[in-house]
Amino acid sequence: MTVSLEQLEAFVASAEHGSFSAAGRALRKAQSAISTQVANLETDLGVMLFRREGRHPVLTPAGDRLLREARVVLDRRAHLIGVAASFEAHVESRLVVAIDELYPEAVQAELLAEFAAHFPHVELELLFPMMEDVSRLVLDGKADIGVMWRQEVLPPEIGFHTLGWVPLQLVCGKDHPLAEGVVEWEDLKRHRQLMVAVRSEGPEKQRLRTAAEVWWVESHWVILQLVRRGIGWALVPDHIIRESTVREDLAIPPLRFDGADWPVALELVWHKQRPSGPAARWLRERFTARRISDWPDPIGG
Amino acid sequence: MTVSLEQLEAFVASAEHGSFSAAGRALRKAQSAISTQVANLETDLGVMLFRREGRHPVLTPAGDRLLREARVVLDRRAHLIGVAASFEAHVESRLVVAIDELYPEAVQAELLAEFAAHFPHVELELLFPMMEDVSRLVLDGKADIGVMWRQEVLPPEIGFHTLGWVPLQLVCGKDHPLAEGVVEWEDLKRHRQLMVAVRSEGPEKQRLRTAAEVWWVESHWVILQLVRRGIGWALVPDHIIRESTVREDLAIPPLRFDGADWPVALELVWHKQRPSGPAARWLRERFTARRISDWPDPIGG
DNA sequence: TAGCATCCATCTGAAAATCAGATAGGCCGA
DNA sequence: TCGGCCTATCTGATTTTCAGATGGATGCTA
Repeated sequence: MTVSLEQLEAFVASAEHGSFSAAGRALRKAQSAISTQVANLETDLGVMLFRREGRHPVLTPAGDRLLREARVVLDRRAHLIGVAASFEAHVESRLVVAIDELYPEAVQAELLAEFAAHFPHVELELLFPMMEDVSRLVLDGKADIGVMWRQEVLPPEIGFHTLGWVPLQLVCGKDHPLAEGVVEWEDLKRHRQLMVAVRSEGPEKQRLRTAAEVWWVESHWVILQLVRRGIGWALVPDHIIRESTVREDLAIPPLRFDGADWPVALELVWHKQRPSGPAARWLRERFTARRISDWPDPIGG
Repeated sequence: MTVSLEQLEAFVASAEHGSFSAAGRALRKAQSAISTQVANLETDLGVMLFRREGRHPVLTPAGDRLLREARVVLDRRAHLIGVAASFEAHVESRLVVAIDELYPEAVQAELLAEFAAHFPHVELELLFPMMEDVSRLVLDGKADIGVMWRQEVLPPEIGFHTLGWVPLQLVCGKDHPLAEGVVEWEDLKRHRQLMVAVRSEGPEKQRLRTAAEVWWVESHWVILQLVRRGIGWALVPDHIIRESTVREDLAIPPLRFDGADWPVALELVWHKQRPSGPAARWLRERFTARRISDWPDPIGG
């Protein structure tokens, strides 16, 4: 005879419930069934799993080790059944999500943890496109869902939903001239501005442009590295400044002028024509429910 | 009905052999048995595993994914049976090996890879004791096998076997005075020597001592870092110099005197009284078979 | 210490699953 | 078109699993 799953179930239940009788009750089987299953398992494996002195059977060292192995086998079967159930429900077996770095990592991690709990059988691929456009990835079918900073007017095939507005903050290096005092609007124009590079061309690309001289850099994180070296100033979201490893070397100078939080829209985007499965719908709903106002407080707030 | 291992076996065999009939031949069962098992599995999972158009059944996407899961379940059962067989053969479920850094990492990795292949069910714990004595770990039962640099006379409870002699090399920093020309014996005495610190006291500790001024450092790797800074000279085995990340900053000056490879004995040690299982015996044999002459060539040779 | 509840092992017959063999039908190359 | 190979399904036999009953042992408790 070979090791069967019923034997392993009886074994695990016995170990978990402390007795063969209790295991039988838990599995809705007779005590005799459990007893013989465990006994057969022991002869099959050639190893004693329980010591039977005393009132309750107690695991031998071998039993303790094999219990873990048995649990793994049963867990894998349960997992297989779960995967099959996902197929039956036409859940995507794979989901590609492209997220701009503007979206806070902490919120993203929380959301994806929830996702993993709800859809343990979906292979998730996360993209963090640097210079590539998230909307283009979604348009080309390379991503199912995207979270992006709205740069241009979106093509009509793309469905979108505004998640909120991310306030940007003016930062420069500690030794930068702007760090000296209160900053005037005209001051900004005189120094080099560092901006996030995008592939697409259009008016939105220039919206935040203030200075005469601009460097285009592919990531806010890299921008902070350059800002720290005094290469220029930049507009960067709070949470990226906060989580940066170089934040001690950065300065956030006070401003003399109003309305200067330069908000940027974060959009959730998807392809209207491509049918989305339960996993994509769920994730879209969760992204939408997580308003930006729920996000962790900005520095000094 | 629930998913059984027989169903998974029939499924995997069918996928691997390309047809239900071939699977039946491979499993020494009738074709009808395979056919019904697979069909039952499909109804249990609610998912079509094969498309039956044409001559041979061909996996559906779901079947392809679930095939991997099925293999995992079967592999885990095989693993469980293997663990049980190890227990039956009284193989250790755990083995602690303490290896001195003098033993080359490459050889050690090769040996342990072989070990993992032979004893996949043994939990191996590797210790790389710095200042602690390997012999003491073995004596106290904290390690089952040890590989150590012989420092003192070993206590009688310890069994040992000499694996070979590791030649040491004189190294100093590139800017160290000794790097200038050919080194005389008397030159060594004038400069600071860096030696490996050991807890035990005794004459062996001082055997390699040459200089008047000595610093004791807990690891050859750390010694090389200090040597690189010009803090002193040291005797270090070839392979550690070769694998060091700072080897470009080191100098190996030529010597004016003979017999200057300062060989150090590497010993395999174990506790005589404690019974050793098959895994420990196997590992001891393999360590012994790997003579030091088999080791990779030293620098320049 | 005796009684009682609970546990385990084992037996027995019934229920269920598995299997081999047979049969019928489909696909494909010669 | 035929023959070989395949699959699905049926049937009865074999094997396995199961529940219930019984006897013996343990431990708690009055």
